[in-house]
Amino acid sequence: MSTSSRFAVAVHVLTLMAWSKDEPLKSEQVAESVNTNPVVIRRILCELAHFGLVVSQTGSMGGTKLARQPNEITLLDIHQAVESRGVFSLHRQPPNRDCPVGVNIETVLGDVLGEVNSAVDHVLAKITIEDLALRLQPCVSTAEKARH
Amino acid sequence: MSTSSRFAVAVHVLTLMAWSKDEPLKSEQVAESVNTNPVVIRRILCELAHFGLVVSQTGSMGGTKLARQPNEITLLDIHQAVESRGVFSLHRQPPNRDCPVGVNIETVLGDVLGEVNSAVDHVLAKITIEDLALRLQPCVSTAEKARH
DNA sequence: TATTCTGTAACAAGAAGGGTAACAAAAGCA
DNA sequence: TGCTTTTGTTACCCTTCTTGTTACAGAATA
Repeated sequence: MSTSSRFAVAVHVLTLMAWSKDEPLKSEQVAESVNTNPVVIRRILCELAHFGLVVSQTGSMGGTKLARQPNEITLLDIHQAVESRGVFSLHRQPPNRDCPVGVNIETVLGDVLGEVNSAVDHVLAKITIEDLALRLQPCVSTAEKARH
Repeated sequence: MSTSSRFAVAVHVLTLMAWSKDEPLKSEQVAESVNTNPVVIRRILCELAHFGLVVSQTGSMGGTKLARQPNEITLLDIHQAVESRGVFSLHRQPPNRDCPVGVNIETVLGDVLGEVNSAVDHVLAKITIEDLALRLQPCVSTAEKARH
């Protein structure tokens, strides 16, 4: 599996921003919700900004907010922004080129990887940040009720 | 992405065994094709054996061969045998439970992960070792021709 | 019994991710 | 202008995961 949690954190952050509407959030506030260090958040925010998913503002009263509407940001956008590599890796060392299997297995496996990645992308492309915010809503309502 | 190459190596190994029909292969021979150490191969072979995909035999004239026909071994079988975890990870540290987003994001993300993993499994389940061996065939034939 | 394998443990080396501190640059404010 | 706040970015350490390697017990065969 992906050993990194960047995708999960990025989705968390953007959902948070959809939640807070147009008010810019500081990396400090976001880090508190994600339970990590502000620099970790800024690193991810920076990648998201390069992909045009968020806009940041330095200085006091600064912070970061969504660059588009929540229904215009898909999980595929986010995945491409923060996880450069696909889902699987091939061989670390190239196989033996003198073996009929070894010399061609990478090509064949590459095709399989392509199919897998397409399937993943297809799922992620159908889900937007707005969807996640809506899925979150009932949970939050329940939590609110429980508090009373 | 998966930082490990176990899946790629496992597929390579099983394709090699499909290629060599019923003749048992030694970890030494396999390692040569994969271009790695025999112990690395034996480790993976051991996991595959536990899942009933291969059978091994100790002693001289020993080795490992497929436990089923190549068309009865899917990439999903292999993936489940050697990559215990799914495709994505969630947060490393649990998010802040005092935040309405933080307290529920893992549940929502877990659902998404489920959808993604299902899609991956569906692709892998449709491809067998026999398919890969057949896809390999034309490449090998071309290579043979080029040699003359 | 000697040989040839697998199964498995132990350990070193390397890579990747994440936490942390530090600092320049930008933006707002007195 | 000078101070404060916040982002953007770098550098470094620590932990975890994977792989390479050596070593050795146990099983199978001649």
